[in-house]
Amino acid sequence: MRLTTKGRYAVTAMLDLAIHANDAPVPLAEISQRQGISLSYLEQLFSRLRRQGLVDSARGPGGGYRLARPASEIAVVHVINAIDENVNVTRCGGQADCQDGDPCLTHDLWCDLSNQIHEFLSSISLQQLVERRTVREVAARQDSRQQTIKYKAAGTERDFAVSS
Amino acid sequence: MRLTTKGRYAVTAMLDLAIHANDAPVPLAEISQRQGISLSYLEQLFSRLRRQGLVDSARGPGGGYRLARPASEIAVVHVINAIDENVNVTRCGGQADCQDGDPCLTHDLWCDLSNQIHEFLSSISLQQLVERRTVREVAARQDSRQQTIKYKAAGTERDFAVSS
DNA sequence: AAAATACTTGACCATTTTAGTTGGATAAAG
DNA sequence: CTTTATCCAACTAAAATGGTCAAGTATTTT
Repeated sequence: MRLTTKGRYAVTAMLDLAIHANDAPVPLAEISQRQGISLSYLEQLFSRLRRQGLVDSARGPGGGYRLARPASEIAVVHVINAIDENVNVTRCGGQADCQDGDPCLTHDLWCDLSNQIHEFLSSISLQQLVERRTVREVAARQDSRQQTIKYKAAGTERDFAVSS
Repeated sequence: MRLTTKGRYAVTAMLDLAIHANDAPVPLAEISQRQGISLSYLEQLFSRLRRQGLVDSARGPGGGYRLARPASEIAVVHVINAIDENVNVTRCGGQADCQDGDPCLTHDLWCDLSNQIHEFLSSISLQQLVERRTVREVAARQDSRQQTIKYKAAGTERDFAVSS
């Protein structure tokens, strides 16, 4: 099963994009700050997401990334697939040749599980996540924290508790 | 998500045990042959399975392992848990402190997925697997192949196609 | 045109995990 | 007392993970 930090980061970043998709493209530096993901790592991920047609990019000042489709038409599984993590828990990748060219004893079991996971992640769109109360709460917290960091960076004297 | 070869091997070995559980305990050497898993690796796995109370062991000639409970009372998820692979896909292991002590944006999503997987693997017992037609077919093939290997080892002249 | 901003690409790397191996100790059966 | 089998503890090569670093390319603002 390939579902690691990489895939989770990609989904998190795409969700951040969906949340902040109002008008202007979102630069990766902002996502990096809000989500605590290193900028260069995000660049790697978005390179793939763009090649897979999930996001559009805009260069230059004021540039950044945008969702290529409405959030309601992007399922979580699309993001994970784009990032090259397939949701298959079989050893053979579904080839049924796990044991010397023949299926192993538990081949079907892992196939069934893979299908379960795939269906589940297909059934959830970014839009649905955006609408969740818990997601909105976390996003609000992240936005305010980011704001305080901006103030701090600007050299304001006011003391906003940043990470306590 | 921790669901790798280790967990798959453990489930496969336990299923082999369930299939060949008639009277005598099953030695790991047989499972090793049938399932193509190295003996010493199996020993590691069964050490855990025994400590977790899923199997009973008998030493000495004629010894081996037995299921500690009826196959109908052992779910796949028990085996995977015993082997120390937890079916949790969150980064924080469900602690909800994925981002500096607070839940990350996608925390709930991964929790939901973890629950899905857990429920699925809880709903399937070794007994149910034993009764599957495909499993019985694979087991029959493995048994006959093992038989030919035994003949070969005994120095019989007859040529049984072993792995072609 | 210059500077600033942002994306692109590829190489690199430390750490952890995986999937075992090696080597032996212990126990029971014959 | 030898064989068969489990038990146990180190050790390890290779792969994957989760990034960083450096150098460059493209675009827009001023």
